[in-house]
Amino acid sequence: MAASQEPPPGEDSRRTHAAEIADALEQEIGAGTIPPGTKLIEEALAKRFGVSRGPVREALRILSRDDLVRIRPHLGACVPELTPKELSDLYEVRTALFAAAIRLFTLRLHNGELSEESIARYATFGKDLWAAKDAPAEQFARLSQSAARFIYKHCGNPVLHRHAERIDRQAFLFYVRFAKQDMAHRQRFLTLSNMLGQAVRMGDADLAASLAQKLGEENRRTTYEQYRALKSTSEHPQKDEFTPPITE
Amino acid sequence: MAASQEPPPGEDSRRTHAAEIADALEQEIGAGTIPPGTKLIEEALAKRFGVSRGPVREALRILSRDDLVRIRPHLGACVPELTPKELSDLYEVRTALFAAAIRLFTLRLHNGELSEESIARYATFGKDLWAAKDAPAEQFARLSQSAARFIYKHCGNPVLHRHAERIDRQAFLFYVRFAKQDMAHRQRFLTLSNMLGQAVRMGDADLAASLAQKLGEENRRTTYEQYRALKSTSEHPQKDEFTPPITE
DNA sequence: CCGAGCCTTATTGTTGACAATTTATCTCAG
DNA sequence: CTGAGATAAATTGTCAACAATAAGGCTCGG
Repeated sequence: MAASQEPPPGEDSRRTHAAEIADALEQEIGAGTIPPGTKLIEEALAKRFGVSRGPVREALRILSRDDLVRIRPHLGACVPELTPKELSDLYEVRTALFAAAIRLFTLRLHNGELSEESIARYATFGKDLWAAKDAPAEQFARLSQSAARFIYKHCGNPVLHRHAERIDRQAFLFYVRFAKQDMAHRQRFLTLSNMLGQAVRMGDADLAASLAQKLGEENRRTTYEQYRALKSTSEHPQKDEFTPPITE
Repeated sequence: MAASQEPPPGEDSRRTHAAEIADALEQEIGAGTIPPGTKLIEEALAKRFGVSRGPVREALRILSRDDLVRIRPHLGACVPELTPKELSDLYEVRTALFAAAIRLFTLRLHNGELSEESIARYATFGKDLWAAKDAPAEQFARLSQSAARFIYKHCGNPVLHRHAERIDRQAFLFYVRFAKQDMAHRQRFLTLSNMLGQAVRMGDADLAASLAQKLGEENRRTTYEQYRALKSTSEHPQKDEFTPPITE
């Protein structure tokens, strides 16, 4: 729902079948309706979406661009199963980009390159997060991601914006399901966020970047551990509540 | 030539027409044979490569994944003309990823997680760079990129590896043409590289990351300034020596 | 001379059929 | 029973034609 309303930065607004299908699949992959490991068969998807294989093919390529599916020549596309290590790796990249974005954002704020409106909007994130500190996990997670995306968007570097959002979309799939359940993590997250906000407002870009690194590392570690725990308990692979709508 | 010998990390080895065409186009875009701003027309490319529009279409999507062409629905693909600002932005991202990779690489080296062979190979880069300090620009540039790619590959984070290489391929197109001509830059580059090597060898990951940031910033600034100068002199757009093989 | 609206043309989006490749199944020697 | 090799099925890669969209040119009224 959020994906189609606010298209990725570089993209054009004109919709094509392939783009619609890509959005639909992204949402299903994100929601877990299409579980990791599922093989995505072009003809099956084509029949499901009522189009030919062409657009489906293209949608799969679009998704592969953001690593939401993995395509191997002649072997087809499948939803990748991330190992805990890979998830951790993903977060390391996210953290690096987030820290870079925070640094730029701080400089811009300090140099008066941001609109009054943006500054006002930014100021609300801190309050919103504290207000939602006991909210359901998903709501809290979405709020924190909104804040991150706001930073990416207003850091003044569209290239960074694009890449960071790509990574974030992937990482968020796990974050919303695992990390935010952990209340101790949430407490640390809020504390670091608060410090980060102060550093940004006082215009110390290096300190802000350093805190952003710490915050990213906190997110990485928690998500990693939760995910790892889940993986090890479901060694005997208890099935999901959904039956995969796509052939396994 | 280099592109097809060492395929990108995530990719499979099996070649398809689309992949071949994508490689060919990437090389031509990199060499400037297809200058920025050129519109890439599917049918023309199809005729040129002796295939149908299908594979060409797919090749263009592959390239668009790495931002080597820009695709807008119903408007087709074109080689993007980077503004100096966009080039600078690109380098900021590159620098962030490079610094992150160096940090990880240093930790791995210090923890003995690298093979003897890798360590030996790494040791040669410093010597090679100094030996090539008066070499032609392109040779020196390729050598420095090899070193960077080696770091990405052996930093122990495949996700970072993939993303960093994507960015690097784009940035390199400009770097090889502009920055390395500048001998003063080359001197600063060598000095910082040397310091970086020492920091890595002594196992100080934070110092190494900090120096990598400085080195990346040096690259960014020089490339940006050279590119900016070129853009402003060719205000009256003197044509390239090549006539574009593709319809303008 | 200028601009709005139609019309032509160039180009991309989509389709269904066919070719190439991989995977699963079956046969049969050992 | 096991495993290698051949065969069949499933799936992806490619093609050529058709439909939909956007760009450029034309007419015509002002």
